[in-house]
Amino acid sequence: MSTTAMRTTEFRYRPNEIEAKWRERWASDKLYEVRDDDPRPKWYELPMYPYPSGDIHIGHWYMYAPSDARARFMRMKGYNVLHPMGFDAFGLPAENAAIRSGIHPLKSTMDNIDRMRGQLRAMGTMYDWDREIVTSAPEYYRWNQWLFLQLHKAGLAYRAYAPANWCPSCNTVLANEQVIEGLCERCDTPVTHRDMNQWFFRITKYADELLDVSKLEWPEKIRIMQTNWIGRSAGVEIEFDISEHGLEDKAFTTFTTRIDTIYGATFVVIAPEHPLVEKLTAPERRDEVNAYVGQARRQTEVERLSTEKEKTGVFTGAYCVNRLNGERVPILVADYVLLTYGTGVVMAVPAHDQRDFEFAERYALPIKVVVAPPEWDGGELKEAYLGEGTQVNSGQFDGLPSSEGMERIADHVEANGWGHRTVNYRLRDWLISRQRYWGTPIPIIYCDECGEVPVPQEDLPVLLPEDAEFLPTGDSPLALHEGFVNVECPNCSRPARRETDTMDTFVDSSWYFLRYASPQYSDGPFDPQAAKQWNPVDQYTGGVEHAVMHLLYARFFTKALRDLGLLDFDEPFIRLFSQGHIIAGSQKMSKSRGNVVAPDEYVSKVGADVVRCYLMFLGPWDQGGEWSDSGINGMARWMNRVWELAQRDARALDGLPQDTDALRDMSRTVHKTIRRVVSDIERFKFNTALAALMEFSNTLNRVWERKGIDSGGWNDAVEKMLLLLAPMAPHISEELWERTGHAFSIHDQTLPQWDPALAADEVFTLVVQVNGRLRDRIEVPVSITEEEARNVALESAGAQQHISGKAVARVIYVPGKLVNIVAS
RNA sequence: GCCCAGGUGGCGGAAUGGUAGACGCGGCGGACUUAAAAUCCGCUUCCCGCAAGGGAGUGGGGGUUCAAAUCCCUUCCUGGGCACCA
Repeated sequence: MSTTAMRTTEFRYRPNEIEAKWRERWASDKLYEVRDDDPRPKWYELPMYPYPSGDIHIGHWYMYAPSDARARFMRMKGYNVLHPMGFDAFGLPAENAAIRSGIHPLKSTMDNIDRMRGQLRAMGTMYDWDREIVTSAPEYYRWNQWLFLQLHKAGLAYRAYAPANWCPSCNTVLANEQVIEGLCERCDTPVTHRDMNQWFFRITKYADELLDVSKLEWPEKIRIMQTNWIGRSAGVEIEFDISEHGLEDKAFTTFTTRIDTIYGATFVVIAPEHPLVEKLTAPERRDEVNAYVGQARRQTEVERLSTEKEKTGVFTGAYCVNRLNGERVPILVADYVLLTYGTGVVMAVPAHDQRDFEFAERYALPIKVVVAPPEWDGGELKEAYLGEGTQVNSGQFDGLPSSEGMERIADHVEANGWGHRTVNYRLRDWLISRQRYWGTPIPIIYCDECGEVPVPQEDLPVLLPEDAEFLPTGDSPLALHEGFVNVECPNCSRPARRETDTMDTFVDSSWYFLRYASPQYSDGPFDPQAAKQWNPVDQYTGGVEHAVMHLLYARFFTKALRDLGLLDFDEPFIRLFSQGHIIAGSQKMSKSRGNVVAPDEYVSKVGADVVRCYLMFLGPWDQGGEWSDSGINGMARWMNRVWELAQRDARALDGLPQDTDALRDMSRTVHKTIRRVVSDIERFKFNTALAALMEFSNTLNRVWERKGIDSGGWNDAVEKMLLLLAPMAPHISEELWERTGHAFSIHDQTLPQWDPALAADEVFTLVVQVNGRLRDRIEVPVSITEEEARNVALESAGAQQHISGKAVARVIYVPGKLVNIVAS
């Protein structure tokens, strides 16, 4: 603990005692039990579940305290709120820790969960623990396997031999989404490639539907990130003639978004990994091509990306024919063309593509302008011209605007059967195989006779053996476990072998929100009725780091399950709030970085309510910020003032002369505060909601000094303050609720309403400006007319001082705000 | 390189065309105390001024407007995302 602040506040109450007391009461009374038959309208408020890494740290508090406050707020608005918690329990960290420590992932994970469950309770959260889910439990992951089989049956899960991203440190393949700038997202090791048999989910089938983010009330930033990740581009697939090479395939398909430039294609580039490279390469070019391809394949993703400046390639010795103009152009291999995008073959138009331009310059290939820039003098280009223009050197299309040329050439290509319009996506199918131990076994059996056989549903779950060796070898640890691998074929009963890869843990989190509705259901992944009752999630909260992994996968699952007839809605998360992170030393807190701040010491000193509120008060939740405890004492001080304020004996006010102005002022403040706090929490502005409550308590203090009100008015104001505070500080508000003579529980109350008429001001400060500069302020009634306001302003001392001797040219009047006198 | 978010007192931040700096931290002064802590009260953007008051001020420059932290252009800086996608 770094500060002097922590030792200063002396508590007037014992936070730990009252907090523990109420948490026990809430639990024993099952206050937060969520019932499906509750008649109130449902509200599903879901925070992303945590990975059980060890201990709950201050970053977890920052994530879960505001979402708990929101859930409590919705409950007090009259909803039947589902606010569940669970653990994303499979995954690499536990396995890696096990390799180092020898402690089995099952044990470390369950120990961590036990500890974290207690710590999450200690925050004063309203989770219904009867609905907890743990994804590493067979009761959960058997449904991963079941869902996998449904997707498999529907053709949405398939196995393919393909180059995969390989992390040499984690010894497993990675999905595209898990490769960050060529590095493994988990350990920052440069990613290499391996050709392997891998299981994929056909997410690309839903690319277009996933692109439709119009129904989502999500931050624009996340919607843009998903849109860019999917990366739709419309263009034309067109064949180039390679019949001169006597191959069976007479055609050679390229993809372009610029069919208007096809007459400028002066060469064609093929990706080094492309299977046709081998067949096309001329004998005399073989050595050079093989050397180039070998070098390209050995490169890590990072090295390949870093070649951005220098584009390299080699000539294959082969040629193809551009069917539009009959031109014979050379075919080159270059690693700036990716096998994984489009067809892996590109028609190069150096005049109108900067990459092709640079490549052409380097290898002295011809550059032919076919879309003339406006006012082009016919001279050489210094860089590729990417804009629109007029078709030139384009045969029958010369003279057309290129935008029209684009359509007419595409029509021409389609009419001749050379190609067709199509759409390409940057999105790749989701690679879900992992060569690791601590995950869901993929329920497939390989039989020499029957081939790929799904494990029959009645044999699920395929249990993860607890006695496997999990040292990393590059093969799945399960492959070494004879008892697991060797199995009878479910079809023909001959000896067969199990699939030994496990699933990406993002499979678990792609449907966990469905399981919370019926966490103990044993006839399927979820009870269809319950799932329908609670879903979709009304409000999801979590960090931006999941913008293109979890959030995209979960949307895909929802759509796929809908098409399988298991769900009847299209989107899993209607509203998403993307919170910021508490960082320490400008890095996100995590156990692996060793920069975690433990909340325990703070909690033991100032209590959970103060820590919750302090984190919410730091700033806007979506902004996050560097951890500092410098202000936590201020929150503790305020909580103590609330404690004292709420318990004053208001009878001291009775019998004194009453002041109608004071009463009205207080009632107005009460109603304004309710309005502010409610609208702030609705908009996730917990910081200003707390500021409004602080102002309110300051006002109450002044009212107390001023007297003039009776105990009824005072007690009413205190009651409303406690109700507004309850979502954010659940313990102290419960205790004070009881101490002010109310029946258990404050968390079963509804939020106070505000009356706009009572919140309305009677007077306001009329601002007097001269030439836009503040010169006076005058208290005036809200009923003031425009003429009166103008006169009051013109006659004010502040204005007079600055307009004397000048001519008043204009007077601007803004009702309820100001008068601006324009004078010169 | 492209896209997004942001830049406001000593600090966290408030204000989304109309009183810049709410609320809190820190600091200063005072009350209480033998003293300290805690607590309570007051002050606290900067500059000039004893004061009244005046001037400057929301990264920099320019613009629109009676009026700009807020809108527009431009530029710098910070954070995040994407990046040979044909």
